Amino acid sequence: MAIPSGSARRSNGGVTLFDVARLAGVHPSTVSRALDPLQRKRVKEPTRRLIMDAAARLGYRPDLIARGLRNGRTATVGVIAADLGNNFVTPIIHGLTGSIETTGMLPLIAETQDDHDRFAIILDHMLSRRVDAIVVIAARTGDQAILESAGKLVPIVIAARPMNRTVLPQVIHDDRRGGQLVAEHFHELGHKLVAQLHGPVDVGNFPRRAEGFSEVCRAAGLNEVVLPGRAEFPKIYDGERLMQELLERSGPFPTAVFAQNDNIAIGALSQLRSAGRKVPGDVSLAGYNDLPMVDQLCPPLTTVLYPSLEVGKAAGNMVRQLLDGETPTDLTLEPRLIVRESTAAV
Amino acid sequence: MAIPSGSARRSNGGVTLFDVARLAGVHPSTVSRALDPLQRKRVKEPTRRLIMDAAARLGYRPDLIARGLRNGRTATVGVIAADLGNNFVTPIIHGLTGSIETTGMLPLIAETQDDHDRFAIILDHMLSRRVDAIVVIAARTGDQAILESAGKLVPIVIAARPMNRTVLPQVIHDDRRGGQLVAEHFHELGHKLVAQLHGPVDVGNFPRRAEGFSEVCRAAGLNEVVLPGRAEFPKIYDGERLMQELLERSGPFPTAVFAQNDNIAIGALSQLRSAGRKVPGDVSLAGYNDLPMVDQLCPPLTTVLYPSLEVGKAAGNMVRQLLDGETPTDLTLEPRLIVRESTAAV
DNA sequence: CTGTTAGCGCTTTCAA
DNA sequence: TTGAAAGCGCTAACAG
Repeated sequence: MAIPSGSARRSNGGVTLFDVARLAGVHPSTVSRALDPLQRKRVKEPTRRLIMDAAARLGYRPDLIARGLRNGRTATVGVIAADLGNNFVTPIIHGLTGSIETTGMLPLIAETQDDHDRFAIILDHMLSRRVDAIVVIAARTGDQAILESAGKLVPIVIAARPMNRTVLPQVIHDDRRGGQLVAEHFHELGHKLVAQLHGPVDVGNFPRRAEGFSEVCRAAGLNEVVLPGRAEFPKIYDGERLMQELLERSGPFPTAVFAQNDNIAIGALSQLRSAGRKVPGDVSLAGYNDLPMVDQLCPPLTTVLYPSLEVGKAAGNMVRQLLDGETPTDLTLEPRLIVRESTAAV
Repeated sequence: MAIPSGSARRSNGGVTLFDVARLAGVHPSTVSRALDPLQRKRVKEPTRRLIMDAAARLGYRPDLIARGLRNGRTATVGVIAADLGNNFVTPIIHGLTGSIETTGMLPLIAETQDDHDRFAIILDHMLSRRVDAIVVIAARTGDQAILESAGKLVPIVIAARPMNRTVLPQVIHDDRRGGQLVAEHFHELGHKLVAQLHGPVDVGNFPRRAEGFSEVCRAAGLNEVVLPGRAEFPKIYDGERLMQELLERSGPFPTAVFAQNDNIAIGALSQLRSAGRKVPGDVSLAGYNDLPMVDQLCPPLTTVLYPSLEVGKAAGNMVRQLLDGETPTDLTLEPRLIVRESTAAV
């Protein structure tokens, strides 16, 4: 009860359209029209000036909540991310913000922590808030059903984490091709025995990367050490753990390792260093995403560029298209192999 | 006009409190009470069950916009950041999100790009959206006036970038002490000639860091090379440029350099490498913030830990206190010097 | 070109 | 314990 419920709580200082109308000596609806960029022509110029003056004098500020209730749009895009602590999602949100805010929309952000129940709660909450659209950066395969059902109520765009056979529009990236690029690179360098450090299978990117990589290995006659270990959620620590498993394994050690994202690669690199293995002297190592600063690692990391910023921008454009009633086509952005110094010929 | 204006556009599928009331055979206000956790006791148990059943059957979802209009609270915290592409702000938002969302609040985020006009527009926009509070991570000294005036309308918390003599509550960090820590470290290592690579003076952190550093230098008898160049906005590129200036300068070259943030340090490091200077062999280098992965640089960067996550959490708590009518006390978190391998004895 | 009217979905007095 | 009524601030028909 700390917040007073009277007019004192109103953050515009209590100045409403009616106050402006009274001061200008016109009807509220005229004020509404004068202030609406699409309708201002319907108000005679002198009247409009009168209104603008009154509004300025009173310090009038439209109430976007009331407007939202009235016309059903909130100028808000819900963004569901897994973890804002992850360097990978920030550029996506950055791109998205830039691309939607030209229309006056703002992102409303929540984090699932990659938990399905939290995902469901957040989705529900966003629907309650009547966001105009939702961009999902946090989709796991188990979320597909509720996502598609929510998609009947509000436009939803799937970004970054691909889903199989969904009706929802997607802005993704060719993860399979990315995996292929790494395997081809290893092959060209003459590696014969390679390994993958896997991310979780229910995040669509990882199985695709795995598939692309293995495909090329088979075709090119590379032997792939199969590791059971998968990261629950690929942070640096998981990279250390996965590399530890690989090191403890008996049999010949691979000469090249594909970490399915940069965090895994960073952890793996540090673990290799502790074990006294040289990169790329003893082992070549490649990551995925091209996070900021992996070019400054020791050695600079060979990785696949994931165009996060572009994914965010494109998702924003897709939102705009959907709100304009257009039917956007799925977008798949291309990966690009960035060869640095962590990979070398055998 | 793509969005139909009839009931079809309503994202809850058009199910309102009234629909639930009709199905349950009670008055809407009873439904409202039954659904409000604070009032549910005022509804007889069987009635409540009836209502809950009806709500569940219809898939009722409360309209938070309507509720917001009615009771003046939107359960939204505006967050004004300078640039989401900056690795430094993300943990703050992460901490903030975690700390407010237990109360059902969500952050609404906008970026100023460090532009004063954009700042003003965004602030205005947030007030129009009737956010319950605003957390400002993007304050520059020139923004103080409009911030304080907005502070009369809605609770505002200043985070990360300190302001001088403001009435607004702040969650900051002892930047001056941080600067001192670096200078003391250089002094202990026996350096006699040092330099600073400055960030912009109208972002409160930088002059404080500069002051703390220079203070200790004077007291300890270190000579400080004074550089006129200041980064407009400290990104990696600016670090390169500033180091370039330093390298081109005539006279003896400092044996230790304090980059006022990690981005500057990273750029400086790369520039030093290009110039064939060894770090820390020829020059010791320290940064500020302890961004993720600067421990993986070559050499791992000595820097000052900036507790971004804690700043975000604390800002969230402060928002809660303000909304509960409490008067929070300013919080100043302590810096900690993280000594790694980029600094060494002369 | 401007005024009138109605109502978005909800909560909260006030009565009964 | 429940119902009735009013209204948060705005906009979009519909008249005039």
